[in-house]
Amino acid sequence: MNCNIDCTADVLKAIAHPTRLKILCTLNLQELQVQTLVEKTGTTQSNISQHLALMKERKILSTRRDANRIFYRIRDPQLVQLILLMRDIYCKDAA
Amino acid sequence: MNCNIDCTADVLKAIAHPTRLKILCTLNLQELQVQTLVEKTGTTQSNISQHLALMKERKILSTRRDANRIFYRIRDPQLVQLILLMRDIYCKDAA
DNA sequence: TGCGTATATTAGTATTATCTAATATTATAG
DNA sequence: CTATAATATTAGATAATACTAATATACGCA
Repeated sequence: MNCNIDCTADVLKAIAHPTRLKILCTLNLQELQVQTLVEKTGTTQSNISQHLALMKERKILSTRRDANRIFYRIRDPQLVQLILLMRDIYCKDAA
Repeated sequence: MNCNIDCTADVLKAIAHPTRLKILCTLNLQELQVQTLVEKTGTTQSNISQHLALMKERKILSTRRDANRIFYRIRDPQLVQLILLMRDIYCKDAA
């Protein structure tokens, strides 16, 4: 079966991190500026910025500039559904 | 939104690796013994065994013993569908 | 122009993951 | 019981990731 192994592994790796998952679940369908994500995730601005850059490179996120603020959003709305489905299958019990 | 962050990240991390993805796509709906997976993936027995153990710990795979052979299979058939969907969204172009 | 706010980048260190090679375990056959 | 085949485990080296702290860039406004 053709699974496009390397490309698919790369995308999965890009979302397989607690902070990045939290960003994705926080964004969901809305767009948010970096500062909001910093507050909601409780980590540093530098750290968030690096995670955002990583996901943008892999086309998971896209951006829009408004003055000196940058708004991030999830490119494909299906992504959060996939994550939630994965959670439902494997993380039923966990709080 | 409750995404069960840590648990979900852990499962995603467990599948976000080229060799492990290859194992999953090779297994799909059938069960296979370790030796077969070694041949199909082209890596060492030790390496495969370690990857299999990791995915078994996280309840992604389960096993059945038959004499001195151990057969692995994917616990939840939906998993491969999720992987293929991820591939379709993000890896259309790649070979 | 110069300042403040928002975001990005860089460098260095610490942590975690991965692989290889060697060895251990489990089971069957003779 | 010993030999062999299948699988698992361990230890150690290397590589990849992640975080922190400091600095840089971009923009708007007085």
